[in-house]
Amino acid sequence: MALRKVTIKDVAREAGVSISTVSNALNGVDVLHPETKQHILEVAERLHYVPNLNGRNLKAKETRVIGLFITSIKGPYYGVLVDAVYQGCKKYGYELNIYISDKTDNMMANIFGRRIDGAVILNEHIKEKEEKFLADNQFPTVFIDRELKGDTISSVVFDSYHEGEMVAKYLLELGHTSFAYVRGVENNFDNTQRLNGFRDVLKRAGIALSPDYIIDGEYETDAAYHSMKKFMDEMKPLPDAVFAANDLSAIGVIEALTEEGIRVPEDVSVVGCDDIEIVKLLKPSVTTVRTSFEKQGALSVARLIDLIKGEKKGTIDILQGRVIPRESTCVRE
Amino acid sequence: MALRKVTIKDVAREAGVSISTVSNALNGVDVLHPETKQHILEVAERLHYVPNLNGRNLKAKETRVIGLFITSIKGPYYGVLVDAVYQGCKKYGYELNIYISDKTDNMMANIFGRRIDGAVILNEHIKEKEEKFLADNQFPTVFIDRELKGDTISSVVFDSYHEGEMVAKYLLELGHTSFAYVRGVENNFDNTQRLNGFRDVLKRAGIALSPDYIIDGEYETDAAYHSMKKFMDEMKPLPDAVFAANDLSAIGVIEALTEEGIRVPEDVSVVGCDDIEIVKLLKPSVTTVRTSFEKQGALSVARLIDLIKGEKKGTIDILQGRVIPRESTCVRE
DNA sequence: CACCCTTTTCGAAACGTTTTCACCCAAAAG
DNA sequence: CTTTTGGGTGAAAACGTTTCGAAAAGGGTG
Repeated sequence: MALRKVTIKDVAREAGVSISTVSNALNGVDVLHPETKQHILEVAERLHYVPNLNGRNLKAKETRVIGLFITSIKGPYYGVLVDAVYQGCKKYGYELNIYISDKTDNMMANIFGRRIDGAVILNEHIKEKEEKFLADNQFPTVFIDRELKGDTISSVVFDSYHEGEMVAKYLLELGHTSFAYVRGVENNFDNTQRLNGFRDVLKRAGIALSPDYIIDGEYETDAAYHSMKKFMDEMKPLPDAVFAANDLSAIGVIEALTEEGIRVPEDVSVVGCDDIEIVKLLKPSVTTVRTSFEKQGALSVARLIDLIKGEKKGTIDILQGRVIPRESTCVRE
Repeated sequence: MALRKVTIKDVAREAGVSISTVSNALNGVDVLHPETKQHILEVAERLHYVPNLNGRNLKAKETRVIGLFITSIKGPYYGVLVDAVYQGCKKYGYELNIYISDKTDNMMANIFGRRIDGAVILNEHIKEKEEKFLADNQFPTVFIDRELKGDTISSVVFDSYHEGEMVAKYLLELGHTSFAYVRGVENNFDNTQRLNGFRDVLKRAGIALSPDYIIDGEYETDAAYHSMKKFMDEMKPLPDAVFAANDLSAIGVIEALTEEGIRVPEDVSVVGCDDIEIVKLLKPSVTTVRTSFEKQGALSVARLIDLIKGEKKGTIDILQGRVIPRESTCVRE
């Protein structure tokens, strides 16, 4: 449908100069007669010339574009993460292109086909051979959901294992003795680590976390709500504390419990994770682990720029969270 | 830093055929000897060939890529909107590239420089001359924050004016007699419309909405909170109902009121707008206007595809919301 | 006026594709 | 045995840039 676009040729013809002169004028190569330059800029403006980036990038060795590859953007975390990445790009003078992709193959097509300068990746489906491919091609990459390091690969992750530990310790100190864990998406690195940390501390305290008390939450309110309901239907003895893999599922858990007349925190304490905006506003407000998606996003870009400049090798940054006590937990006598 | 990439030439050399044959093999032009094709595909796979999209798009008349241009992605709305757009693209076989841009000039550069097939735009800073440029170039565009129509331009907007009307009527029916409006970003189309609808109904009921009772909320919780606090500091008589331009600011308003010992809804009713996920979970849960960002996103893509195919002229879709009564409003005697 | 710099401009190649058309060759048809 | 057909392949142009080296145009100097 679209009309034929104005190209550099049109500008050249209209201005009565050669293509290369126009190019020089537009790219600020200061070798032109000021008057010529001025004239060309005016013509370009008048014709509404917009350079074709495909043509440009075909030649260029760098595009000054960073790609953010993410499986989904729904949910309260991604907004602040993406925004932080965006702000970072702006700060360093890069453009940001965001690609949602649940399939990894068109992710690779975009990464290698678009000649972007680097990528920030949050995609749990990535396969090992794809990780290897990124490394082999020396492609500047920052992972934010797995620990990986190489010449051109960095990671910026949360210390999920330690988060699990902290929550376990916190709940033990409050006097709790029986526990359940509401897990997120399976195979998810953070989820697994968090569970491990949680379980290990309990084990050291002589408390086993039975598989029956690991409930599916899928990182979502509804899923957690239903799993919790089902759990209660089965008439298992309630734990006196529940740790949910993220705040959304903690909310679902609290809903389910409350609906069945179980009081939070008097009967069951509930802890979430992430400290999303809203949990402090709920009644009861939710005890959670504060992690900073903002920091993660900002640091990711910084690390990526390091890799792109090629001055530094890859690094792994591990961001620490901390427990924020609120009303959904209390002391057990 | 990155190594030299494998190009179609490398594949051709390695497979012992010409470039065009490789291209045909990869693009499924069925004119090749099956064995040759098979062999080429194997070689391409072995070399990890990934086509350079810049080269490809330089030639192609269509890219099967849709661009989503948005000023920010923070906040609870954008996730579901973007996700709906993404799902729509997937359904129709298009790829989605997302560009955050608060400046409109690099927005235009991306739209016209990348040879995308169409754009969905949510950007309050767009200037008239840019709208005109899009129209003049017959570029398939869907706006989701302004009403605009042309041969290649459609809009999918909410009926904000009517939303304002509905809320006013709803509050009047409950017996309220004095009102305040917490506005969003100024110059924002939806915000203005919503206020107009609200004010017009009040006026018809013989109630004037004084400028003193239009409070700044900027669509954000904190901003609304502080403005509300300031409002109360000034010791003006409280209205008995507040309509906030979105849920986030309604939350801020409720916080501020509650903190000063004003009961919601017994002393002051509060209505929000958008029905974001969380407001039904708060205490009190928030009466609001339900709009569907999901529907808006999905419809936008559908309309854009129509424009891209060139079969239909532009259209304007106006999506209706409805009031969802909850605990933050009650009857006044 | 011939010469040499300096400043300004331009031609042409290159980037990696797709696509059109011509070519080649073997098999079928005459 | 020549001609036609058509399947399979390749050469070359085109897409819109940037960039390099060469050419042209001035401007002094000797």
